Amino acid sequence: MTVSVREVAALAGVSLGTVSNVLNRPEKVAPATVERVQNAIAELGFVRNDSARQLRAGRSSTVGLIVLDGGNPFFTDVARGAEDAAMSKGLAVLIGNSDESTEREATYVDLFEERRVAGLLISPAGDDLARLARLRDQGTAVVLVDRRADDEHFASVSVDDVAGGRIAVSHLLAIGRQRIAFVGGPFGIRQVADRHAGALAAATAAGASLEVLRTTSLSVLEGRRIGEELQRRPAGSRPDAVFAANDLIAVGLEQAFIMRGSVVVPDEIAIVGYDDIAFAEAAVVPLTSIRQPAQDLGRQAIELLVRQVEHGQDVDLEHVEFTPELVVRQSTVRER
Amino acid sequence: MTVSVREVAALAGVSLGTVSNVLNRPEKVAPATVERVQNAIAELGFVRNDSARQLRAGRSSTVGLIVLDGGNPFFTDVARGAEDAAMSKGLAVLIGNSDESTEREATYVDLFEERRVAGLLISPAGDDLARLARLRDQGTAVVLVDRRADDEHFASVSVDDVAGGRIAVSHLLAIGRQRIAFVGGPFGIRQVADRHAGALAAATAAGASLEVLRTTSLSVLEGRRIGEELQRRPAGSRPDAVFAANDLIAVGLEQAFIMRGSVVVPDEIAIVGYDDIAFAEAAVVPLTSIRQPAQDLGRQAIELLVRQVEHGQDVDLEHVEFTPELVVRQSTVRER
DNA sequence: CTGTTAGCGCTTTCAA
DNA sequence: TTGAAAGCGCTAACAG
Repeated sequence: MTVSVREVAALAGVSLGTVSNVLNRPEKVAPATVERVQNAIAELGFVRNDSARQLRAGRSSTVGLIVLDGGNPFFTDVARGAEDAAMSKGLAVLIGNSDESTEREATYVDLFEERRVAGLLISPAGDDLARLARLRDQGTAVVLVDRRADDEHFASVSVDDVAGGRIAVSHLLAIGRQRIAFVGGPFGIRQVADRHAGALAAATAAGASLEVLRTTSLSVLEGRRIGEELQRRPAGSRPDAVFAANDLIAVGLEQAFIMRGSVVVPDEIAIVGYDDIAFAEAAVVPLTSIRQPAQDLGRQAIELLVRQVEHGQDVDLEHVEFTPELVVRQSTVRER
Repeated sequence: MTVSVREVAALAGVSLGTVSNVLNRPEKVAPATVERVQNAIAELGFVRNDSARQLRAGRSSTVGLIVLDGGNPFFTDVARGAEDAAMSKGLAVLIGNSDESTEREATYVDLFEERRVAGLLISPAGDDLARLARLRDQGTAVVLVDRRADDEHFASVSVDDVAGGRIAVSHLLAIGRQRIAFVGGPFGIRQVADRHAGALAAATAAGASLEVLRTTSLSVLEGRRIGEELQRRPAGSRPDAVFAANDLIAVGLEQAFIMRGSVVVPDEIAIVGYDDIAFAEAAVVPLTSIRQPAQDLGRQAIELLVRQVEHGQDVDLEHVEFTPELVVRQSTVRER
């Protein structure tokens, strides 16, 4: 049922070493032989067994990518960038979705490690990078995605989230808001903590308040939950602006404010999101957001990964950091 | 650098057969031995090499999933359902994104075939299923996802797209629209053709017209392009309703109508989308849509896949068909 | 309950 | 330029 090189060799009348050569180094084989072998391959419907290949060759041509939320368009864009860059380098990308859970993340790390991937791209769910450090020490290339590496253990591709938080709140201050709320969580996720830190710095410097409303995940549902809570509060004690840790939460807030309640955006509460996903522009009230170059993140991550794989343990671990950018829409400024 | 069972066996003072047993059939090994071996595994940081395992065992515990559009929330939901169901069965899911391209699809099919996946879940980009039939004949389980299998070659999990198209247009007729446009493409994608067929049947039966505006892909950008085209037409020659082949296109249409132009939704043009993605509810004008049970689709697909794997070639190929459901929002009915 | 042994399918020297 | 042979790390009989 399953055809092996041996049978191909038999049909082509050559040895199996030759078959392997036409598969991997066709230039080393006489053209006539190559053709004969390829005919045999086609006739038999031979498909090379990657497990055997990888076992013998010792190297793999797949890389793993673990994202925090497979349903978030930001991460599907990152994945898309990585996929394209990888494909052009002959690599395949296996995608794992940790769903912000360190256990799920661990499951995927194990899976990829057992598969002996050439490298791992990861947006870690927590702060414990010991597991990854071990991986890296054992020779597997690791690149942190959307997260700057503090130490020198990892290469990383990130966007300056502290700056992003600052930009968001500065914009809210600039349009005259003073009672600002930060909606997001869990704070174990670095992106959340950093965006909050930037927001707090900007608010404090301007003498504005920054209330924190914690969510258990960065999802539309959690945004809606906080939004409903907020619109039940008496109008006077509500914030006049919200900085959401990502667009999903911002969309949830809008759903609660506009569809279930009666909070006017941006008049009563202005909203800034984060990521600038494609749907931000199409939201009930088009969403002001902090744009990140998602696809570039994925592409760059593959670049660093490949460089590590090529140079082995002693590469200079690089840190690429992009700068986020404010995109103003009607959720903060009416009819621009 | 890389630790093998042999070294674990040496450290634990047992033979490597025993190590394999504690790894795969711990109940067959004396508890004391199990513990000794596990200590050795932990101490050495041994990670089992899946290539070797798979090569020897002949079976794989991963399945491939090829989706038409990795960026479409509908498919990320399908993937999520498949992932969850698979994980609970000890399977891992590799995801490939064909991006509606038959070439990209072929690349992934090859990749998965070389990896000897236990099975393949696929939303085919075209109508040529010969490649898949061969796979299936060679013993790889194949389940068509979001596409009913015509013949008896494949198991399939689908939603009745013809019915969906009928429901969408019937709704538009019921609210008094007569000049309806179908926006979607390419028609090589079965879902598009079926939704159109259902729409046409409903329109024809009611004596309404159904103009077809073709797109090159099912994306927000293509929807926006058609929307701009439409709003440039004199008001009198515009359709009074649009049925979009999916929500992405519908969102694009709204962007063009509302943000760039001056077409009032739903008064001048009513819009029905398809999939009922999470963002449909949060769109500028909340979108009426045809809901499909995306996660269930993924889950069921894994069920059928597993059944095929367990029973081999001679299973009854099952066809699970869900029925879509209309969700009415403001893009067709103002302030319900 | 534990150890020995024979490959899984492929790549890669090394000779011819 | 081609062929023969030696494993990669693991599992699964089969003996002991």
